[in-house]
Order: sequence, then structure tokens, then C-alpha cells
Amino acid sequence: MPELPEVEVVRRGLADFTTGRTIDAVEVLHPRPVRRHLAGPDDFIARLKGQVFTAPARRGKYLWLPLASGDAVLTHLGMSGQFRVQPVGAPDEAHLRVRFRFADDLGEVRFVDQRMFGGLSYSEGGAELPGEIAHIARDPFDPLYDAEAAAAALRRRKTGLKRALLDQTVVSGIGNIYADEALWRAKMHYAKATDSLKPLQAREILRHAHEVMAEALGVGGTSFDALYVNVNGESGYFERGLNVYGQEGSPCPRDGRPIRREPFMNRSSFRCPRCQPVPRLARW
DNA sequence: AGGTGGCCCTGACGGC
DNA sequence: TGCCGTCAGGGCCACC
Repeated sequence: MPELPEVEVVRRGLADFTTGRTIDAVEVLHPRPVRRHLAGPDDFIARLKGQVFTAPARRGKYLWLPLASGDAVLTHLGMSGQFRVQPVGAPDEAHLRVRFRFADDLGEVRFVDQRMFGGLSYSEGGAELPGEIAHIARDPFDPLYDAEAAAAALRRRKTGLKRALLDQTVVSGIGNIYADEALWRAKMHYAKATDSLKPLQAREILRHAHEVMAEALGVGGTSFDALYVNVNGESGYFERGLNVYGQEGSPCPRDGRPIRREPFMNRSSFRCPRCQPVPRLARW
């Protein structure tokens, strides 16, 4: 469940470890995580040998490791992807998929991914911004993020509010957890029609999304199970800060009504039936 | 062409 | 005890 805060924690962890280091060898232990690299695992490996990492970057939930050559390794953690830093010779993780060895002996970087929704690819000329993710909108933490423009984009959609929040071409970085938390904070229902939002309401829901993600980032992200940990294998603490997500049956912290879990887009939405009632203008 | 739903993938868990 | 269905949910992609 890595969303923006979790990906940012990983980016920061990798920054200390990869920046300026020279890749000695890459090992691909399962082909699926490099499926986006159409030329295949061998080509992926060959292109990386001898290259030097510069400081890692992020947009929304995408993370990339720029190379001094101007290219980049583009990655997405998907549902269960993790980057881990480990001493050379440490036992392989059960779901170790890709290993980066370096010219020095300060340890290696590993991509571990149980469900393999995540992956890595080689992006030519992608150091600044990989072309593969040019369509992804800026996230609220981006210095060039335009809150006004994002609110306008939200209101232009003809769909339900949560669907639009999860659409990475409107605003990036928000996933199921922070969408539900932002909706609760804004006292809005997930099915509220986006084109019925007043300009101020659109600004509000995005402000709440930014705020809840900032709070989560401040405590290392949200860890439900072992699927999200930082590069050193440590969990985040924001699970304690969740008001609705995963809280079915627990009292709403605002008004005490039991939180409801409802099916939504083949997954779940959590809301308070009293402070987030079904709107008059709804799109499911 | 924007909106929508199916699919990928593995492991945990509950019911029988 | 063991098998099976369900759920978790990112993003891509086909279809309308």
C-alpha cells in the first residue's frame, strides 16, 4: 500500500545510499518486475553496468534513480514492492527480485516484491523526468504544484470524487488510504459528483489530502503489515493516525457513529455514515 | 476521447 | 487438517 508518503520515505532512504555510487552488477532473479523493460532482463542488466547513480527523485508514487549518463532507472512499488539496503552476503529475502551490487563494498540495494505489481525499467533520457510518466500530474509536494489548477482539473472531471482523487493524471500520490482519510477530514462522501464541487470545496479536499500525507510522512508512513517498510526494514507509525481506513465498526472520532466499509471499485471505502452522508448529486 | 471495469499477482485468512 | 473462495489494491489497457 505504498502511497506518496511511503514512497517518499523510501526515496530519502535510497538517497543516502545510492547517490554517487557506481553500479558493478545487476542481478534479475525474476523476470516479471522488469516486464516494463521491453528489451528484456539481459538488456536491463547490460545497460546498467558501470553507471553512476545521482540523487533519486519522485513524482506521486513513481520513484526514479537518475544516472550520470542522463538516463534513469524508473520504478514503482506497486502494492508490495520494497527497496532494501543490505550488507553484501546478508541472506536473500523470500521475494528478492532484483539486486544491485556496487563497485565498493558498502553494501547492496535490493528490490523485494511479493505480489510483483511493482517493477523497474530503464528510461532513456529520463534523469530529469522519465517520458514514461510525463502524463502523471504533479503531486502536492512538488515545488511547482499548482493547487488552483489541480482544483480546476478535479472539477472538470465527470465522475465521483474518490475516483478522481485516485486518478493520477489529476493529482498524483493519493491512494486508497489517504483518499479515505482526506474525505473524512473534509466531511465529504466518496461518490460526490466532481462537477458539483464548488471551487472552494475542490481546494479543501485537495488541501486535506496534502495535509494528511504530510502528517503520515512525518511519522514514516503507514504500515499495515510487513508489506511496507523503509529501506532499513522499519515500519511507519501513521496507522495510529488513521480515522476511518481499516476502522470498520469503530466509532467515528468526530461523532461516535460506527465507521462503515463499503465496496468501491473492486476494493473498499471507509466512511462515517453521519458526517459523510450520501450526497444529492452522486456519481458512483 | 473521457470514463469505466477487468485483470495481473501472491499470501493470509475464514468457512466448511 | 486441508482445500477453496475472497480480499488486499497499484496501474495498465481494452472497450464503450
